[in-house]
Amino acid sequence: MSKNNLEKYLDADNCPVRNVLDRIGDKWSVLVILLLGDADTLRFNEIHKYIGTISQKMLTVTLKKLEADDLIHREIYPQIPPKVEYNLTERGKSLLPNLKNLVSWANEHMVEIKSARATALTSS
Amino acid sequence: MSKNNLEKYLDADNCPVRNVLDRIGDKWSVLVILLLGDADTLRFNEIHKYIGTISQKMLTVTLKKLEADDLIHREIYPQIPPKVEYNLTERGKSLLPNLKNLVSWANEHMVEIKSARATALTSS
DNA sequence: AATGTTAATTACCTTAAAGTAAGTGTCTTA
DNA sequence: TAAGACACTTACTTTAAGGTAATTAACATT
Repeated sequence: MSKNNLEKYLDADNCPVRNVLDRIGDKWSVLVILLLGDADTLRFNEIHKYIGTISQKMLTVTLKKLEADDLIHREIYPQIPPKVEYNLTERGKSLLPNLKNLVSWANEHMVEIKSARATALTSS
Repeated sequence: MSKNNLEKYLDADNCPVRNVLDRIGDKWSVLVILLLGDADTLRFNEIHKYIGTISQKMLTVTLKKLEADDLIHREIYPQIPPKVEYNLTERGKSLLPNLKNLVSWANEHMVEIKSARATALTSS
């Protein structure tokens, strides 16, 4: 193994993994993407109700970040009361399989991981 | 789309996605896993040197969490000065392809995402 | 006798993420 | 005329993550 071989992961702030994980590693982004992946199109309050535990503020923040990365599209209908719909962009859709794989992995391993964590706790 | 269809993502603190992302979404875990995936076995100070910008404290914390989840294995050699080696467990290895897919996606999309972010900034 | 080695730990501080609760605008309906 | 709908925004507070720098144990080397 050469150090060269590893530098692709370590390009400081230019590191692609970090650039993606910095956005997706937050508390809500992945949930919103998966939700829109399943639901196709949802309004602000629909997302809010589905996730239940997210605050309005955090939903706004999360949606804005995802929109800034062009992972979701925001469609405003000029009517009152306002109507705003969100759906995944092509880029968002291209990320979806990766996330779903992670979800599958999580589903397959969660029970074991939880018991590993419990063991780690008791033996410390 | 039924609400039922989405509840699998929203099981509060029992949600597998959140359980995994809570650990992997931190600043260093993925980097360490990728590193060990490439390097097979590394000592504490080797990881420290490769990542360069990680503090000793955060490396300890990160390794402990990964060990608690049984994603990495910690081998202590009873000698002085101490020697401790880390490598991926089978579970850690099973996670690796998912992470590498994410890395690939990130590599393919980072340039576009960066320009999307720039556009989002100027138009706000 | 002093210094170096390795893998940590500890106390302390800063920053960033997330949560709370209230308010905003504009129209519709009761 | 008051309340309600919707998609936010704002000010403020709390919590968690991460960083800094000094210290430790136990022996080996100079």
